[in-house]
Amino acid sequence: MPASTQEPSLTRSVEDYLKAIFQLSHQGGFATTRDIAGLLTLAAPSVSGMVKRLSEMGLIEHVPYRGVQLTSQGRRAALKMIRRHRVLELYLTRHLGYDWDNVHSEAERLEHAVSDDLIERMAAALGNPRYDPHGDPIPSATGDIEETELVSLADAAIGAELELQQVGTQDAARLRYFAEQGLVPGVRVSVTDRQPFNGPTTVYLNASGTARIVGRELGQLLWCHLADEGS
Amino acid sequence: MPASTQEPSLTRSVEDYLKAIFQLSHQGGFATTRDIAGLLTLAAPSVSGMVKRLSEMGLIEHVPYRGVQLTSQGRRAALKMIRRHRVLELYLTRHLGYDWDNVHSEAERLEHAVSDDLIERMAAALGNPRYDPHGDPIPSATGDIEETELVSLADAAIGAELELQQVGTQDAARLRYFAEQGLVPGVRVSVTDRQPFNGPTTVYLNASGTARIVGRELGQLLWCHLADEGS
DNA sequence: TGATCATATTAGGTTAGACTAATGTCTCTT
DNA sequence: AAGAGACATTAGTCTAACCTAATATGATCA
Repeated sequence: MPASTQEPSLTRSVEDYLKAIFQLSHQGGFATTRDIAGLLTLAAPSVSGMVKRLSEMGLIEHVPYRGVQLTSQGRRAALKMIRRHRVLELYLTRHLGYDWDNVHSEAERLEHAVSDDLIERMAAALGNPRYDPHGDPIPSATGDIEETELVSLADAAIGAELELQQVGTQDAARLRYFAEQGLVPGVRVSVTDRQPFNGPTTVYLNASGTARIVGRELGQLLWCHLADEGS
Repeated sequence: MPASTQEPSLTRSVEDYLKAIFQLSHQGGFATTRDIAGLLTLAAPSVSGMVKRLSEMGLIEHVPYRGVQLTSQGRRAALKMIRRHRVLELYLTRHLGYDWDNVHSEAERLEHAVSDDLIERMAAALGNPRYDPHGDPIPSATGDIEETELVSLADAAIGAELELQQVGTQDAARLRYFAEQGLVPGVRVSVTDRQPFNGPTTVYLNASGTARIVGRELGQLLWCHLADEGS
């Protein structure tokens, strides 16, 4: 008989593992036991145990001693969780006064409890947005996600005109600092200079006409695409 | 040393048990094992086991073979869950287009996942409301709940002028029927007649000037208070 | 009063998901 | 090619919650 089309309602833990594996195997590689354990702050043997269950459930492919990858079923489930998370983050910031630096943990708990129906209502109330408050793309309800070619500010060419697209951290202190500096998704910058030996990058904020000096560590969190011509 | 003021974060199950016990022991009586099991659709021995844990945690008082009652700590936790549930129900109906007959199960899942902060933000966005969509009073953030003297429509005196206050069911079909009939919280009615031998009650809807005949079973779900003079 | 029956509790088992300690495997360097 | 060190897995334990089957309690009625 064919596989049931009815999704069997996964546990919270399973949902968290799938999301973690999605993030870690993003570039087509394997997610290792150690990295999953690190991301979820679990002991490695707990992960080995769950990996066995997930692969019996057909959600992941496990190559012993090498790592795991999501199956298409697992990927679908992971993208669903990511959609939920990002829609929630945007809804909480737009409609309930959350800031981009404190919205993560609330969404992290709610994403396991909301229904698909509620998420679609929130998405509709937001006008079916494509990006969350950190600039990350929101997967569609059908599980498609935008793949973009991004450069980190720390590696962008001198002279480039960039638009800041994603901020690659959930750390509240760093997010607050970025916000203070005006480094938020959507902002246009010009790369004017970079000091040698992995030194800081200097950028010019096109809107305010002010400069910012961004160290390498933070610059690697700021993902940009080449700015369009015009405004 | 004094008891910690830090609430130790209860599990979902514990939260559900406390809510159930609150409902069942509302009038100061004991909640029995059997009734708790019925309400949560669990086997009786599961309840016995949890009762032991809850009373070790100091959340309930257990009299063997008689039943349980909430301690003040347990009552506080139960009221917190009821506040969450009712604020969520109202928020979902007012801001996300839910109807009063489908909002219950969504709130039932979310109430375990939201933070206090989020509930207070929702309550503020609603203007710190006192009643949920079914007319049930919303406990305050400090754990006080309004106690009102209510009569069911099925038992109200002939000739009484009433305001419908609470609808005592979560059953979607009954709720839809009530809504169709215009029998929703806030509505003013006059009791014009009741047929003998537990027969139906006839009421007059003051606003629309139409009559409704309400059978005993449904009438017992419609809780009213005496209407004020004036409009 | 005592038998009966509803209800409560205890006994013992299951599952998911975590843990530590012990053991296997792979890779990298010498 | 061998051994060290990093990483993964297996073995065995624990806890929260559930379950069924067996037993105890207490209320009711002949």
